[in-house]
Amino acid sequence: MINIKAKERYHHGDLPNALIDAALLILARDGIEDFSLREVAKMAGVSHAAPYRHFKDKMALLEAIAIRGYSHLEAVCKISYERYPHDPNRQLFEAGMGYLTLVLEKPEVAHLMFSGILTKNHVSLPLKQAGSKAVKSLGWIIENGKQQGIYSDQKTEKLTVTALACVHGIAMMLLGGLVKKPESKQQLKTLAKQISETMLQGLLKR
Amino acid sequence: MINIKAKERYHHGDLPNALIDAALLILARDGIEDFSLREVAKMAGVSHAAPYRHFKDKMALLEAIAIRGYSHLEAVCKISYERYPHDPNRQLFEAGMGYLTLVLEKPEVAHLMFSGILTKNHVSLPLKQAGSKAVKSLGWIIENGKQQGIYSDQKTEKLTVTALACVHGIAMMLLGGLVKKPESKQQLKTLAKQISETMLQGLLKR
DNA sequence: GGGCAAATGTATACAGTGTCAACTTTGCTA
DNA sequence: TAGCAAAGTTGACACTGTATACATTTGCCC
Repeated sequence: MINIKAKERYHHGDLPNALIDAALLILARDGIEDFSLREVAKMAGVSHAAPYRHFKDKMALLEAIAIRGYSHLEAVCKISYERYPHDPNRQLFEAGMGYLTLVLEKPEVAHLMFSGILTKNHVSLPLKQAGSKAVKSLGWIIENGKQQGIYSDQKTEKLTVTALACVHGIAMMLLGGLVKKPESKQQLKTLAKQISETMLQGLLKR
Repeated sequence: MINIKAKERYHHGDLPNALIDAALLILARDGIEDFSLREVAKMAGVSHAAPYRHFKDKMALLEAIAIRGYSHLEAVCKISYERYPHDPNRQLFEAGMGYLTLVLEKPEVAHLMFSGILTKNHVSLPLKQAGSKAVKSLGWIIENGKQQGIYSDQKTEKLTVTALACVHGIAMMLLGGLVKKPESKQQLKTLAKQISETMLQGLLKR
């Protein structure tokens, strides 16, 4: 836990991180629509123009937050991959749960990552890379499942995209209010189990 | 095609629709982040406060646009349902294509509909209803497929949510730049075919 | 038709925003 | 220790959403 406000001194000490932490608080409270750089600066105990010493503009600060989000997702996949090496279904399920948990606990961060706001004009390289790494780490899980003879022989990339689309879709529907948000970890688990079962089995009769 | 600017008279004639049309143009050009009510008013040839006679605030105008979007999706489902009454897979595919086409052709409208910006604080009833109707019309397709003995015996709602999640997920990934946008109708069709095949078959080996 | 209220559009004002340029303070290094 | 780059401040600008008071037009009732 960083001390956001570190006054008494002219120089803050670690303003970039303090700004990110303050931004996270404000995003959670107000949502992205009312997010203002000036208020971030105020919360960090610093003048309204100080952030420009560390971030090119408002979007650059938001981008830094999104990148952290992608790194988190990548880590989630890797951890579940290593934890259940002989159970691809479990790997997939846990990765999906991590995904959904992020969206439910930090909806504004998820919104930032996935809405396209940040990629509208130009896609920054670091952001792109962070995203790709997260997707790749999901690909490993699918590939592993194929090698263990559990998953279909279709191309890995094809399976990955579909699986990702599925969990991403649910996540976005939660975010957009198209699906009622689970009120407990248990409810979330039930929802995730339903989705993953249908995803594994397919819509067609077997 | 409505005549957006209808000057020469003090009263505009059909300002609400003119504002919506102007808003669509500006959204397409600038994206939602730089969307300003004042510019909408200017494009409609009207003073910057005039929109407040017809919309409670900026969000209400955006909401009207989102509602139109949901109605469009509902229509897409219904049309494809009626066009291929004996081919649920085709119904599903065409509905999905319509969905993806909307997202690709009017990304900002899709963003408005699905980002959660509009539902963040309070969900307006008309918006909620428009969304529900669209989802229900997809449910009919699945239900029809079950009755024809093609789709799995799992609960309709469960299948619907998963199918919707899948196409919605792809749509949002396109929107967010996580998947490269198809450059032609043909490429889009190929992508959609891949997804739907995997979705129908499931990840598991058969 | 004349008059009047409601609907619609305008003008003005205010607080808050992102961003820039010119300034000041600080800490490091030659 | 002198001086210079980094980090923070102040003030300004154009622009935003929105509220209020005012003006014009329209439709309706007598």
